Amino acid sequence: MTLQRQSGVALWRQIADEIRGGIGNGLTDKMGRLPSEAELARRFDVNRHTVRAALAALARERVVEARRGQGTFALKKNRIAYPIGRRTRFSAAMRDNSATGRSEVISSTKETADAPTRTVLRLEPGAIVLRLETLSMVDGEPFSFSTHWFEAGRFEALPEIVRQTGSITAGLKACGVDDYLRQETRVDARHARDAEIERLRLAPGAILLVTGVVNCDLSGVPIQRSRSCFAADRATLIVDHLDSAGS
Amino acid sequence: MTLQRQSGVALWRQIADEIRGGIGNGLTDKMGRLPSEAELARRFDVNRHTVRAALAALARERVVEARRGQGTFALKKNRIAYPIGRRTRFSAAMRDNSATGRSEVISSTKETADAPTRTVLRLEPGAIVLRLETLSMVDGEPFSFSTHWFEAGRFEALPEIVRQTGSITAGLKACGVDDYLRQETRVDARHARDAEIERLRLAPGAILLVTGVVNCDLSGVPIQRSRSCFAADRATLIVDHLDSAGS
DNA sequence: GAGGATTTGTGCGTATGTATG
DNA sequence: GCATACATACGCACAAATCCT
Repeated sequence: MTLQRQSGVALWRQIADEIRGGIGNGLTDKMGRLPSEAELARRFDVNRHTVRAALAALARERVVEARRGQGTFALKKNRIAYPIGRRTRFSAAMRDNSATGRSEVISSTKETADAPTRTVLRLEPGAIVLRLETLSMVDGEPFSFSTHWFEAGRFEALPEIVRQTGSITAGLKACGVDDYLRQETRVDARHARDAEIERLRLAPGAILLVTGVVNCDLSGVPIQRSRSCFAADRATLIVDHLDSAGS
Repeated sequence: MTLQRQSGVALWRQIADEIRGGIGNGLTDKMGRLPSEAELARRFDVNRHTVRAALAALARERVVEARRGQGTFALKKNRIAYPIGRRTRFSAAMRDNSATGRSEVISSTKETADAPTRTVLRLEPGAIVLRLETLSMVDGEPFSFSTHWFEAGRFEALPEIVRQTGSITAGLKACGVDDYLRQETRVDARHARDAEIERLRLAPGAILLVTGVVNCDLSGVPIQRSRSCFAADRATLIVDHLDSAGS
């Protein structure tokens, strides 16, 4: 492992990323204890202060905890497996992780549809859409932040239902959509921006998995566009191709 | 856009990443010209020196080119749409991007299967597997780096065929696998490590999309495990659920 | 319990990198 | 290009908590 100096990324951050990735992957012992600061400094070929800066950053993220005289220990975190399939429903997916899957409504507004939304939902220029922002929690921590777009006229009653039930599926049903299928999912990754760091309570420099989803009713008409952000170190997206085919 | 100070990532690098992502996404004009250094400095709320450091880094990466008295211009690069489905074939996917889809064999070794590989391929402890590392190029640039694992006995002839044809599908066919389906795809994101930065010619601190794939023959027996790394700023993964179901 | 080894926590001085004007 | 302020990284020393013999 050779680190990049003068790359614009501080050594302590590179080391923190390396350690974060190494946890649960052979770096820690059975007790979850990391190698000592001196040992890590030797391995990365840096000063112990630099290792300490990396560990301090990880401690701020609640990834590790230092105990004087004993060592530094990884705090076990459950990595959430988030399935992506034709029939993915957020609530059900979270139950599989023995977590509650409830979406809190952050905001609900109306706006004129932008170009990508118009394309996806097949709307005319100037069309009004309903924009719903939701936050989901797992284990009392923010897990995903989503923005959803719906044609405004048809889904007037949706926000209130989602607010009450915490479920978009329920909201759609109240507006006459008994069932729907996912048409397409796009996956990107990038650094989290300011607003996302705040909402998802992330560390600066955190990586996001960003999914873009199009849902259609059973006759193939697009009814919903969504974009969701997941903290990459908390979630693994899983595409089950057999499940997709099985319905 | 607010930048993160004291995050361990220098402002010039954050700005460089932001500009790289903005190219082909509204930042440049029709001629590929970026906003002036002064304008960028105003937008990011930094000193012009800092913007110049970011542009200098992008020029070293051959992403932009500065022309004295004219401005700074993006050197055109296409973002690759990479489909994920039950029947995804790398070569075909690359043709859809009007690029050649050829996998160069980096190495081919035999090793005892580690735990995840044993689980996926349903092997006994101590089983020997074939490990194949490949690199794919698009527009003369590295696009993805993959590691593939196969049961050793059955796929003895595979590496040589892949070396000649550049296609794993062809290699499998030569070993008696006429057709196969993707069972599962896992998607993660993380910072690129040293070796990956070198192989994919990335900038330090670059983000990777990492996919884990299990392929099965038509009777559902797992035959291949693969892990592929894509530069997140060059690729978008696209799950087409209808395609998945359609075969 | 005593003493030594190990491990984290703290302080200070110095050189270089980063960002500003 | 120059001057200034702060962040990063290093090296050395020592204190405090814990573990083992």
